[in-house]
Amino acid sequence: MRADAQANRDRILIAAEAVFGEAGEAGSTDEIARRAGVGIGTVFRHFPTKQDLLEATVVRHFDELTAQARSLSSGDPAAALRELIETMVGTAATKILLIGLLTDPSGHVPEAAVQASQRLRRAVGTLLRRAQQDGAIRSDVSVDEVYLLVRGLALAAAQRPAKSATRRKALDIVLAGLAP
Amino acid sequence: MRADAQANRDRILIAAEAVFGEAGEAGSTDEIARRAGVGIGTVFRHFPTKQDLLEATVVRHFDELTAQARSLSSGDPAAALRELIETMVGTAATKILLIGLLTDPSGHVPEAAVQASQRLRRAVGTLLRRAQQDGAIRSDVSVDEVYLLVRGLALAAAQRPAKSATRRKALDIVLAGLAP
Amino acid sequence: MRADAQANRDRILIAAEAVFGEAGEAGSTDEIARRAGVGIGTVFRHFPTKQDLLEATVVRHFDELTAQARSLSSGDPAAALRELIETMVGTAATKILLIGLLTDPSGHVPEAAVQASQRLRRAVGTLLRRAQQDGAIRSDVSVDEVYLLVRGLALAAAQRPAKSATRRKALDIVLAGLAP
Amino acid sequence: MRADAQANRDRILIAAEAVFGEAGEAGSTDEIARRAGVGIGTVFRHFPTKQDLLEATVVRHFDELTAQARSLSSGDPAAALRELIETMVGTAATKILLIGLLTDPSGHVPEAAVQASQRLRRAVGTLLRRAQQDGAIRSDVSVDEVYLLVRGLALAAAQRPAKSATRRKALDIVLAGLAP
DNA sequence: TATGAATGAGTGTTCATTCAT
DNA sequence: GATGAATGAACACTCATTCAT
Repeated sequence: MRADAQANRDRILIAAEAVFGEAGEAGSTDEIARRAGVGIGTVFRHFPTKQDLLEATVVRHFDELTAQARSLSSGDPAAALRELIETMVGTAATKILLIGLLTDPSGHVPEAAVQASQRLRRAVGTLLRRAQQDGAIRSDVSVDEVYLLVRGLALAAAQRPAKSATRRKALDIVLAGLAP
Repeated sequence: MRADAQANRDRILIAAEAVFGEAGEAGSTDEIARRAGVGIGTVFRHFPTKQDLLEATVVRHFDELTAQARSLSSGDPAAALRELIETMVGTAATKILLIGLLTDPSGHVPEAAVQASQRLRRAVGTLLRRAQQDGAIRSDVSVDEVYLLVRGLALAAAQRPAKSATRRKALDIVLAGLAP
Repeated sequence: MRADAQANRDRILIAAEAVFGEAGEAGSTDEIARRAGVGIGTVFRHFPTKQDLLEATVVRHFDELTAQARSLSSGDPAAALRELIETMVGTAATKILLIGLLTDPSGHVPEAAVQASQRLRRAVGTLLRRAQQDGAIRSDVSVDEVYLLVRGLALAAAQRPAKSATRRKALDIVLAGLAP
Repeated sequence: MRADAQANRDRILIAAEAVFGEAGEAGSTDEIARRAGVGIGTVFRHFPTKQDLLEATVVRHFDELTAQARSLSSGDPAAALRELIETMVGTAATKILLIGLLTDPSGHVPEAAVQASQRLRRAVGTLLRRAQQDGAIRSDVSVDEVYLLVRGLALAAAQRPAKSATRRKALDIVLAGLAP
């Protein structure tokens, strides 16, 4: 029966990513339960609080990005960095949930989310340093700035979809700014 | 009594900017009334709908930025552009409300907000063109990209306050990317 | 200035009759003030309570009917009775307010309304007795029954407009039932 | 839990009939929940809208009358008709809700209510025709008129309780008018 | 373990009534 | 006297959370 439970957990997280992606943290747990095809009680059995569910969803999302970042660790360094950034910025709608991230009512940031964020940050850092050693990126920038810029582009895209030409050009500008 | 009414309107908008700034559009009208020191009915007399209040708050905010942009139309072009962007990105917390902007439930964007946004965009455009003519910014970028980048930086800053050194450096990167 | 006040009072009552006629006692005092072309404060100066306004409106309406009843006191008795009933039943929409009549929240009936109702009842009684003496109406019916039937027809018409043929026929049935 | 839910639904409808009966559609859902002994959320789970609840209440009430009408289809035709009308007119207070019937804000009549009304009308029609074939009622009247008169008597009784002697006599008059 | 009915605090909004001008 | 801005209790409705089945 453990398998069923795990399957439910996954379906709930997938539904949550969709719902939070569309509506931000205003998305309702009822809607999530409906899309996951489970009862509302099941959602709360797995995630005792809406915040818990939000957090788990974000962690899952970050971990997927981290995995992708790691899979890019070979090949042309500059291209790899660009590809990662494009992915992070790309799937706009879903990423609205990044907005709610790290802001629970009390201003407190849940530990698990912090760690997932740091894992992603480290993966980005790895790609960045490789590109710097390759001479494609100027050596005086740190992960901090890159991360800030990427978050910004992702948020801007999530908030209001821009023409893809504009988005590409904006990314070009950032990359040009990162060049030595 | 006209003066009193105007004063109340202003206090409500100021309170709304604070509340929406902290909580996004989830901020409650009751809280706004409390902070403005008026009855809930007064809020609704001035702004018949929460959306109306949100819209007016955003418009007000945009118009302030526009005014500042216009006041920068003399002096060193590149410095002026940088200063404007810094302001737009700067007052972090308050700017969360930009997030809710332009997204009423039906996907419809209120006309007044569109126009305020366009006014700001035009003001940014003016500064941009001046900097381009001055040779400080490459000639192939348009307001679209600049606006997207600025929105991104503002959102990122609003979402999570970064160290000011990081913020400055990120801005440097963007400006470097904009240079010819 | 007494004339102005009186004029305002009248305009308010006229507006109130229209508004209550359309919406029942759910009609709002604001709407009444707007239609009367006066400030809301003026309405409350003349009628300190919504109930007061409702009562005054009803009294006015009843008194108009009473006046008409009295003006019919000559001519064919049966025809006169029929004509009065038709009037009372006729202007359907306006008469919705009869519904709210005599039912203030506490179940208490305001004296003025009671008296206006009794004046009307007496006027109907006069017409009725004349018709009975004329042999057109059976002698064992009293104003009570007639008044109940008329109220019923008026209410039914007010609630949902029936085809005029149906209305006329229903009235015929009642009058036939009243014949000796 | 299905049984509990059904029980709650019934208790809500009973409470609604009482509350709407006393106050018309101005009766509050909170009051209904209180009298039904359930939380306000439960009321809205069963009836997502106040209109839905009002409609269900009216339908229920009509269906009860229809059932009674059908149970009268044997025995003396004229007596059966009279008995039905007495019932419809009788339980005064509860019947105020007939007033709100068929008049939702937009003037639109909910389908279910229309059908319940038509079922009742057909049942009345059946009794009427039987009485006509029996020679107790004149043949030139249709359900329309009877229904209008019954509604009128019910409304008049609901609005203000009349002495039962008066009510009986008024009914006599109507029935006399219906005789050949 | 899963379900979904029940709960009730909280939200946006309306409206009768008051009162400073 | 007239005005209309201000007030806040009341309403319809939502939603995170609990708990009996």
